Amino acid sequence: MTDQGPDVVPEGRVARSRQAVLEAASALLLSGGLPAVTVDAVVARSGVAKSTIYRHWASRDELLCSTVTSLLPPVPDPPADLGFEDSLRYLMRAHVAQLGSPTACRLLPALIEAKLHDDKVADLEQQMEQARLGLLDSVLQAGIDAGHLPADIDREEAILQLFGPVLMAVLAHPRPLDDAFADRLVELFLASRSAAAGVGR
Amino acid sequence: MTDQGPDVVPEGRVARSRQAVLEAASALLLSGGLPAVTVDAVVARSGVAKSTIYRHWASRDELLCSTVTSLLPPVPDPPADLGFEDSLRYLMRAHVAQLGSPTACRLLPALIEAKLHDDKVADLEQQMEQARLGLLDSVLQAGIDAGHLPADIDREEAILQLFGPVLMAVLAHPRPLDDAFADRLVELFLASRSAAAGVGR
DNA sequence: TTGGGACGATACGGTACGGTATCGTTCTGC
DNA sequence: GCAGAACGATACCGTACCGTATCGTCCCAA
Repeated sequence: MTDQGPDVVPEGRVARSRQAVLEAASALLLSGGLPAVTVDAVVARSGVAKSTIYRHWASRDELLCSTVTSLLPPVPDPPADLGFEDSLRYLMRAHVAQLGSPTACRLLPALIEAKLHDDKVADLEQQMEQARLGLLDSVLQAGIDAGHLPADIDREEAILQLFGPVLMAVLAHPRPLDDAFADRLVELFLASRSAAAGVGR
Repeated sequence: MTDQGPDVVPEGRVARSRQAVLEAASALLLSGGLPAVTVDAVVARSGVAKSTIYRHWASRDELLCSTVTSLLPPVPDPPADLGFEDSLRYLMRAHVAQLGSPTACRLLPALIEAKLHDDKVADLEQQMEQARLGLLDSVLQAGIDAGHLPADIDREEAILQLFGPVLMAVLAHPRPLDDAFADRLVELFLASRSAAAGVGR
């Protein structure tokens, strides 16, 4: 150990071992999925004794929840001074960057699978999803209020239209995810919606 | 031989027990995910003895592969006499109907998660995905050839644009998936692409 | 009717895992 | 420097699981 790290070791032993355990569990989770995060494997990888782990977490499930939570990156708010289209581009770029990251790319499938059969994970995932989708939803609402989108638009469907391709690209069809991809999706979205509004749908 | 069966019991004991095992394994897989398909659970649910199961499959993994394969519905080809837009609608409706089914809704997450860490599942899923995507791809190519789509279109991205929202709706955002949903996605796609072609992109 | 293949029941071995308990050691706050 | 908390190492229990082995039974066709 001797984690003489210069900055990221805030408190004493408790925080250090907790950090070591979380790092090991995260690595196991990302490389082997949920079933790979066994207590013995965390012990072997982290160097922290099993008794210590069970002094910090009551069960393996709680350790898993802590691990997942520690892996969720914060969602950046778009700057307030941006217009509608620029806010949309900003949000989509941030979204693409996060979901395209190796972490999210491996974490998402495990979460989606687990939330079907585990209520704790379901709550956790629900909370995280709401944070992301709520941001986009408010931007869309602002676009409607400002007249950039038809008032009768289905915001939920618009969210599917925007985020769906990103999700599919991450899950099923590995391809480079960059800002240009996000921008193209925004363009296609705006084109489809303006055309639909003009023609009369 | 001896087709005395009324309808769905083709052959003798071998086929019957095989069928019973596959049905039990499917039910377990759909209700509890991959980890729920244990050999003992299949034994308890199907009434088939463990020794019989291992006479039909060499290992639990092979049983799992058989189960997944038996759950994959065949992909219907669109009628050849349809035009481009109608073929697209037909395909999207079929796709939405399949992915919206309770079976696919529960099978997909398990497959997506497993294919990250299991090569056999990855091959299986790849094969299934190619069957679906290939159909759409050929329809898109036909649309390009017939002049309904710009020639410089990125077909892979178009597939993401069309199927992505469906996948997200199934995985992350449960909502009713009907023909109208599929039709709206086609409309939005066509609107975005024609507008992009007209404006010059 | 009869023989052989398929089946059911059960027991067993080996392994992996979650969680508990014990005890000696080391760090940390006072 | 000292008491007590935190830690490491290890052994242990119960369970669940995969896969094998054995043996008696039943079905099915010749």
